Amino acid sequence: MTYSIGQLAKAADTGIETIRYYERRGLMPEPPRAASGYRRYPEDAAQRLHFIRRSKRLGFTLDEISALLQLQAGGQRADIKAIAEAKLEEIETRLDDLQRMRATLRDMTQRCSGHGPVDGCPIIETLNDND
Amino acid sequence: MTYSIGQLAKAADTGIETIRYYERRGLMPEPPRAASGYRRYPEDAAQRLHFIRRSKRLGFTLDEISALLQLQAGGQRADIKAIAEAKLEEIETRLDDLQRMRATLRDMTQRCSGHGPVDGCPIIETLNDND
DNA sequence: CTTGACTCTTTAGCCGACTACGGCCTTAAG
DNA sequence: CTTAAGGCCGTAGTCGGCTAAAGAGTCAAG
Repeated sequence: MTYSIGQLAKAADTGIETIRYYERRGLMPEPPRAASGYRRYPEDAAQRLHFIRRSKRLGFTLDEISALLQLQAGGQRADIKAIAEAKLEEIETRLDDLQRMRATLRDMTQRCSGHGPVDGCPIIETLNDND
Repeated sequence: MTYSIGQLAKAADTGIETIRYYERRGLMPEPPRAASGYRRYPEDAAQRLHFIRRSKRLGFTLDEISALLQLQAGGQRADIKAIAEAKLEEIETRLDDLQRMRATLRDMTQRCSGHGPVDGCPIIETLNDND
């Protein structure tokens, strides 16, 4: 059984244009074509596309996913683990940043009554604090 | 005392180009010019620029900062609070997403020994799981 | 006065990951 | 057979927030 590009897109919950884009980027291999020029995807294309989408949801960039795909087709487990650990650290950094932002925003909104004129609003005052 | 654009940039730890960009975007008002055409910023320009930078660090977009600046110059406290609360929610959503990503990445990296061939690597297997 | 740092304007490029458009051809359902 | 839906390609545009480059004029220190 083979997929048309539209069927493949539906199966991976993505768009047709996205698949063609992945092909241009080298993430998806060029599939065989029908006589008409239409792409005919073999079964394992769906698996590969799922891999890409799942990796993306975990925060990997397309370049990183490229690397993962190459390693999947013959590499060392250590290299894969290194990529995943780097991503984990990156995400933890982002989490720290966001938590700091959340703390300030929470503080600001709690201290603001939400009534009256802007003059003296704790949110504005906080934003005006130097650094 | 007035600032040249370079002095103002230094004071707010930002770039000259950034200030000019904010001017084009309408975030910074057009300052008076010297006879030469050089921008001469009054004191309060530094305050305004600090406001913008600080807001940015809290996750506000330039459009949102525009709105905050307008409200600062005459608006209701409720409107300011609404913007801040919306941003807080947005950040909490992002935090939730990132926490889920972190959980999966942690799990993957912990289950991967980091030794041996890719075949059977828990990271790759997780990435291959359907949804 | 010289010279090196600063500033001016306009226009264009960058990052990542798509997304859209136009004009045409092919497939599948009825 | 018809016709709507699907697919082809290449190029260009989107988002946000800068950042760079070119080419010329200006300021300040020594």
